Amino acid sequence: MEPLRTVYDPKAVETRLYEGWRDAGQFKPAADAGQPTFTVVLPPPNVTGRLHMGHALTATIEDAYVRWHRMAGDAALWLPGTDHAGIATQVMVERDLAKEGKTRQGIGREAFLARTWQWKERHGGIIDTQHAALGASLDWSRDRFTMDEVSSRAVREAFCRLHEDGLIYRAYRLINWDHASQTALSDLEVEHKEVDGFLWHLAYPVEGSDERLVVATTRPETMLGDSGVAVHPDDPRYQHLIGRHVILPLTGRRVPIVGDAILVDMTFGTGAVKVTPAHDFNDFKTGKRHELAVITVIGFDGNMNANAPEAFRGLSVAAARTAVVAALEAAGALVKVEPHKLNLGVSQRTGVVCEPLPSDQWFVSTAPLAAKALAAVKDGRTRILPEHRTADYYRWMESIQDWCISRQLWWGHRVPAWHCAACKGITVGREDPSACQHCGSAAIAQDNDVLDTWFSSGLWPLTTLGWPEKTADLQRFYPTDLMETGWDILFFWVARMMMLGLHFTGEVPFKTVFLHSMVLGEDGKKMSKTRGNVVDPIELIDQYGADSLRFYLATMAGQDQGIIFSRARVEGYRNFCNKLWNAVRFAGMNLEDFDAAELASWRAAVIDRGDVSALATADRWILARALETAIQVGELLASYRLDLAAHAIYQFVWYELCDWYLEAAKLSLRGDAADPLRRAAQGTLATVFDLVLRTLHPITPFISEALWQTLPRPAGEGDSLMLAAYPRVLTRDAAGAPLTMAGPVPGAGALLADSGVQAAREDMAAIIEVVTATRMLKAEFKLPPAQRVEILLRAEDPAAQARVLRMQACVVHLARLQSLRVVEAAEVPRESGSAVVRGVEVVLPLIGLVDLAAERVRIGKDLEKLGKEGDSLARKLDNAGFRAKAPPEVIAKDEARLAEIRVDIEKLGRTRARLGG
RNA sequence: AGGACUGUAGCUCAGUGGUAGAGCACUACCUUGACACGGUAGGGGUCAGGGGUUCGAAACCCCUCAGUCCUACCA
Repeated sequence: MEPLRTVYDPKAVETRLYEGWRDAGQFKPAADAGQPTFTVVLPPPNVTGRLHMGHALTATIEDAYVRWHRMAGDAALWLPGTDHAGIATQVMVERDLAKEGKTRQGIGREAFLARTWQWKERHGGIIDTQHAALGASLDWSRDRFTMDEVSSRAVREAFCRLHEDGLIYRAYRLINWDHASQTALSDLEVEHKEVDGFLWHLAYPVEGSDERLVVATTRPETMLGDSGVAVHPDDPRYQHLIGRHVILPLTGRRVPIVGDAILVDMTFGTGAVKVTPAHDFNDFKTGKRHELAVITVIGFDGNMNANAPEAFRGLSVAAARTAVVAALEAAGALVKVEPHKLNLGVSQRTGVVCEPLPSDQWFVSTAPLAAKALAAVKDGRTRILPEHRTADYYRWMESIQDWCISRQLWWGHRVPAWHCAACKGITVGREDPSACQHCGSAAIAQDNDVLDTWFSSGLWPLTTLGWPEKTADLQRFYPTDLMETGWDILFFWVARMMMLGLHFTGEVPFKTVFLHSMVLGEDGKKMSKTRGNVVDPIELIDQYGADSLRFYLATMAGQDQGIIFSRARVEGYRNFCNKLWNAVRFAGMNLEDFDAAELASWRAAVIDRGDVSALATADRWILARALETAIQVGELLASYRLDLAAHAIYQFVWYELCDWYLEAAKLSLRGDAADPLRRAAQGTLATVFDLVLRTLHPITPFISEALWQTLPRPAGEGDSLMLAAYPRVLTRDAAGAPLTMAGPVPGAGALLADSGVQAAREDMAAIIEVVTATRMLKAEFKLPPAQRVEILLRAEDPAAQARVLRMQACVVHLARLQSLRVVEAAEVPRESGSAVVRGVEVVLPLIGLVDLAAERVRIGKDLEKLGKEGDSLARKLDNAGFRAKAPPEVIAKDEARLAEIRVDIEKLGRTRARLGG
């Protein structure tokens, strides 16, 4: 076996291991043997996209859970795939065309689509490689693209079924128009941002009188399309005008004054509202109520159209605004201008201001779908985490609007509907029709629109499993188990999958939704190219290794607020990987004469027989702690606290296993091959690292696999850690204490309960405290760490004294002492430093070295600190309320601590007296 | 306008009723036979502020302040 290098080099193992796993088919779920399944569908990234931190977070969390379940014996399936991303991709290709001076309209639909497919072939797939670099154990044999054949069939089937169910309809309505990408958008794709604007007060002359009705508006240019003015029916200022008309300035149009209590708030502005049904959602509804004309003055190109007076035609909305205001002012119709904050609707994709425009579009009637989706969460069939996000989900589902699903794009699933030139009827079909189903005419043409990208992603858990065919996958893996994604697409995606999944199968698409928050730049702001705060996960993998990044992201999985990226922490986890690497390297160096057969016989004798008598104190202690850590990590994973699971294992590996056990084991390992202590330590090392690497694997798959394969393991174990059994609790006793565990220590319960193990844990705690006290004394008196000194221990209590004798060798070794002696009070030299732990006085004799006065002061400080703690405890224990109401175990703990403090105070007091204080 | 979340060490974050924690950064010492991406010993916090509940509050309740975000819109 080649010796491991002293610095862990991720590049040397990651690709090799990933390809090995993949080529051996280890990412595929195990064959169906009736075992439970665990299914996760990866949120499909844009096909031409690059991995960003959000993807990395998603993949880390999902992979951790998939690997955990796979090791736990479930048939785990994690489904990959990519999204055609309608607008995003089309915009990119159009930009590319523009470089050649071409437009999509110029080259035509067919050529444009061909070009987009080419673009997809050229730029697609990069993100798959990047997911692989992260270690994602996705089943690539089931890869899917939202516009491949299977997906397209699913989309078409879904559209037709919804249409047959009366849940898809076509209507002439006001929609949000993005003039940059020339398409309608759903409400969700419009973001609102607050900007400083103005409130213009415009005077409209009332027909047949000298009166002028003053309206207030933030969009004066739309007055060209006004078809009414609304006032509140109870408003005494205007009541008499209802039913009369105003003459619009600039256009001269005669429009009615209507009374409308819904639109008008008497206290806002002037109390009179101009009504422009074609360009405002509320006005559109008001227009319907009063049968007002819909006069479109803004065209799909974002400019004023032919319905506007000639002077304004062709102007952009902004230019038209300036021109209209100037014209009104010239006409004496501008009464007042005041500053006003308003919210602008902006396209999520292109960033341009969206115009509400009336047009013919396809809609999904959402109310019946939402009712089922709402019920499924209310009755717990699907659980949303963090819990408080459930309220957002409820609120959105309860106030849901119909979903505009048609887009005037070319890249996407074309609406499977045909318009008849003869009878104007619409034919919707699973197969392309050759004639109108209403009149039989052959003069039919397919609808030009494509479907919202989210329509196909909304079907994703179904599509990836082969729906609408009744595939074996669908039957075995649906409903899926976990949907992990960013909370920013709760409505866009999760809600739609819930609605469509329930509608088409009657079952929820997933049982648990786990929502994570956004990864922000190191400056705490949203990552953006313009801000220059973008962190590229691939660069981090290059620099620190995939496991370091994964470990970091795992510890952030619980963050609800926003994850402020910290490179220093990634680096910290890189250091952790290195620590682990070297710890196993150390173990390996000491296991050269301890092969699989030796390990098997050791386990048979120690683990299987449950006989720990041959094990040293430290061996027993670390075995117990490793088991406890594995159990704890399993529980934390089950409760979706991946962050705490990662933390727990980090702490154990570094501060218990490396800091104490490996140091202590060196004492046992000094012996020769025949030495039973050496053998005990070897068996312990092999077993504990086996446990640790299994526990760690879901979070850090590469390094754990690489190291595990270097350790001896009994015959019969597989060759890959990723398929090894996770050390999880299999059975528990009546009180809930673990009995048996999967993995290398089946009888974990008996081992943990063993009295010899319990005693060893007490001893180890004492060893740690005594060693720490002696190190502190050495540092305090500025002795070089290498200087071997004699330490004296004084303990009156026979039990304590016996323990000191038991741990003598270990303490000498760990504290680098020359010797350790148990002495009587009289033997303690006057000139010495001392500390008290657990009723044992630790004395460092310092003849000629110690400044008695200074040492008195130091001990005085210790006494003061102990005194304070003792006083506060004593007060608490004297409090009748505390005695009466606190739980007995808390009282007992405090009493024990107080007794300990009193012994320590007494000892320190005598020490100080000895020093002449 | 409603609503959610957050405020703990210089920075990034744990800690949900029982004496304030980790990583990084900082100070001093150490090339100790796995690891300097390391070791040992340290310094550093009125747990945003105020009130309340409780024997006991960083944690539970109320208010204030600050930050982040979501939803809906007043023309």
